[in-house]
Amino acid sequence: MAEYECGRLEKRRDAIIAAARDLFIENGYERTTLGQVVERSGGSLATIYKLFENKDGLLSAVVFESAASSELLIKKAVAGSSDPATVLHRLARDLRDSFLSNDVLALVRVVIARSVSDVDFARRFYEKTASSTRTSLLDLFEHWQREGRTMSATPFVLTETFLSMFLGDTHKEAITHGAAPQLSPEELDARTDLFLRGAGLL
Amino acid sequence: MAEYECGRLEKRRDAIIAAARDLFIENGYERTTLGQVVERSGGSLATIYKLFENKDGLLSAVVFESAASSELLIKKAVAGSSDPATVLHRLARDLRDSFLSNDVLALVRVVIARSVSDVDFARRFYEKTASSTRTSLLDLFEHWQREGRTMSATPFVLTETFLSMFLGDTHKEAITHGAAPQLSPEELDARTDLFLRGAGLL
DNA sequence: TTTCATGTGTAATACCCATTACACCACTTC
DNA sequence: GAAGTGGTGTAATGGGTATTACACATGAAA
Repeated sequence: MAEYECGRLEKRRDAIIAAARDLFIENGYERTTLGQVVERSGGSLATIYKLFENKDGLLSAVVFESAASSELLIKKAVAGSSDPATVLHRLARDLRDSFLSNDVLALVRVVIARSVSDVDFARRFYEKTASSTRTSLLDLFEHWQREGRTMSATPFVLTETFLSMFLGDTHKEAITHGAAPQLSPEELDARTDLFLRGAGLL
Repeated sequence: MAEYECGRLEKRRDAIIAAARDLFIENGYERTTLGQVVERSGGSLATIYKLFENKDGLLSAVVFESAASSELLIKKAVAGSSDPATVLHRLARDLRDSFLSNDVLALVRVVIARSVSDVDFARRFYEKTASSTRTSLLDLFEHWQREGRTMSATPFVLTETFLSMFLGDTHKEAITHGAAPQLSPEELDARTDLFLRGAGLL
């Protein structure tokens, strides 16, 4: 029980990341000062530099420890049923909840802002989140295809179409911060049905 | 030929906005200094403050003079044909070209970055661009409905679905700066067909 | 040509903040 | 309890930049 069961340093690290995360989310990366972070997390500037090297390092830590892929959601949806309609309805609801949560949205804004001057950073974020989701979804459609289900477009096109709808929601929310009308649960279902009909999966 | 046929001041204004626009797009708002703007546009700091009051004012001017709605694209697509399939295929191509142009993307990044600390600013941008596009598209589906075409979802849902696909593309590009795979023209058509089938418009 | 008003360019001002340097404290280990 | 290691807090340092102040230029009017 020696090594990683929390020296104070581990706790500090967590506190710093949490504080930085909140501040980046509230005010953006550029407008957040390390002074503010310390004020909120306790500890001190010296600790930040020891742990993260510099402000950029702190951003990376914050983003990549918070970013999560949605592969798990897909697995869960598949586990529940083998019928495409049921699976995709379930998945649509879960993806919506996941992509539109305030934390994810705020993080996405920070990443996009950063992407202007650090393209690679944003790509890595995309890789960790949407891209792996995309791969899992593609597998799913290919699996159904091998099972002999007919579908009216390639798995690739189906994947892109299905995902783009949710990324579109995210994009809208990222810009409007809730001012634009959202789909109600019934409308979300209607949209999924539209997709299913279009894909020939219904 | 007196008033607005360009005093030097008008020309300066245009030059400043163009320079600022390019710099914001290249480096982001926060990392662009007014010194850089002046260096590129000619004129001087004093002129910027006279014309735009401060750096924020310059950003507003840049964004809102560059932002364009896609209403026109919809009008053009409708003018070409009255058949939904033809209209939407045309529109899909035009929207794709418009939403995915580098300038639009770069501007979107700047706006999203800014939206963290200035929500209202981003909403106004959305209003000027996507929101009015959305309204026009809604009108179009309602028009088809009144003409007696059957469709398998409400005009609202159809609008949201169609648009979300393009906003999703924009979102992906905004993050990846071109690293993720794009739909080929044929795949784009396939996606539109998927939508048409799903909407019952084919 | 002189005078005035309106732009323009340059050179402060004033503040802010990432990063570093240094001196102190707290625990562990002998 | 003395010595040492690792963590902490504070106080520079250094560079940068929005904003302002001021002196110059330039064109129109007198």
